Amino acid sequence: MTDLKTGINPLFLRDEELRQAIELLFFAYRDFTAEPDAILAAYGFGRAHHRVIYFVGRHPGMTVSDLLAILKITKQSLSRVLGQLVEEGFVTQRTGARDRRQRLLELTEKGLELERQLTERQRARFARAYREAGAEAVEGFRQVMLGLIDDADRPRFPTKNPGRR
Amino acid sequence: MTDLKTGINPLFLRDEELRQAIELLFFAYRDFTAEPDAILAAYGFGRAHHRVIYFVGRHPGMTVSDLLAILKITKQSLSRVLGQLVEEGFVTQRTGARDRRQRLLELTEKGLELERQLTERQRARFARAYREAGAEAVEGFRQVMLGLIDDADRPRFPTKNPGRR
DNA sequence: GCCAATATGTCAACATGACTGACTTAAAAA
DNA sequence: TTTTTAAGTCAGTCATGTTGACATATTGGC
Repeated sequence: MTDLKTGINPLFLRDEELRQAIELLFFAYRDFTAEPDAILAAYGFGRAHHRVIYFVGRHPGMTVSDLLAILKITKQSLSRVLGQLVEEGFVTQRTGARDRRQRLLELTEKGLELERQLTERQRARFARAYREAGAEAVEGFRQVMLGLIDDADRPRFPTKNPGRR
Repeated sequence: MTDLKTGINPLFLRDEELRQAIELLFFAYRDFTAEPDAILAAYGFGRAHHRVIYFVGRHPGMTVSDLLAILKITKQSLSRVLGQLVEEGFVTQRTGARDRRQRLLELTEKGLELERQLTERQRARFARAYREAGAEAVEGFRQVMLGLIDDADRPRFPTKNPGRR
């Protein structure tokens, strides 16, 4: 049970390591979202609006279904924030060409501006963390994070080195 | 601006890389919290209760102030969930010995049991991700995550290799 | 062309978890 | 003795999620 040489229980080490992992995720997420939250508050928006703005900015012309699949919330929940964003001129909806039932989402110029403002802070935070950690650490980070994500959404992240190792 | 050999704009690559980082964090957090949420619902609890149970389990005898500093919520917000947890016998409060104004928090046997049940799922998720990614990737993950966290809370994570490099 | 399935939207009621602001109590520290 | 600190409380509000029921327009299968 206990390593005779070091006097340290390897099972305890594993538990400590995994708890630290859990906490790293908690603290990182907490601090990562705090900055945008402050900006959003000035617009009378919240984190939910940020997510919509981010993903619509990332995938212009995406459908409501696409967005729901990413956010994993009900359409009633999405409806409120999306409605506000359309109402206030940050997002536009246009009818799909192939499938006229679909509403294709896009950011307006105003929406793009807010998206840039919000994402810029988060990009800067990652840029700093990446730079300080180095390229090798970044690759490790990506692998571990990908391992945390449910299989269904992993294909969203193309492998960097297809023929790695 | 554009690399003549590859025809790829390095600024675009950087933007793409940083956006993927943002999304890795979003999807990982989303999926990481989904499992415990389902368990908590059976107890009539939510994510807020989980956080309290987790950190009290992690730091038995911690004060209310300590907990507030970690969660970064108001004491009124904490009050409700903590009150419920005490009421229903998952957490106990005892008066501090040195400072009798403090309420030292601890999990009851019942609380410990729930904590184990919740944390077990999250530990398993990280254990799998860590195992699949390998030791080197884990160290990279730790470095990047630490870089995302505000300076104030980094000392919570002791350096693994004090004399690294 | 009819009909079922799909994409989207809407109304209503409710739960959770956060907030601000004002105030109280008990104990420690100055 | 007075001030500060740790904790708690009451009241009201807001943001964001839920379920359930239903409506509309359009597509796709037979």
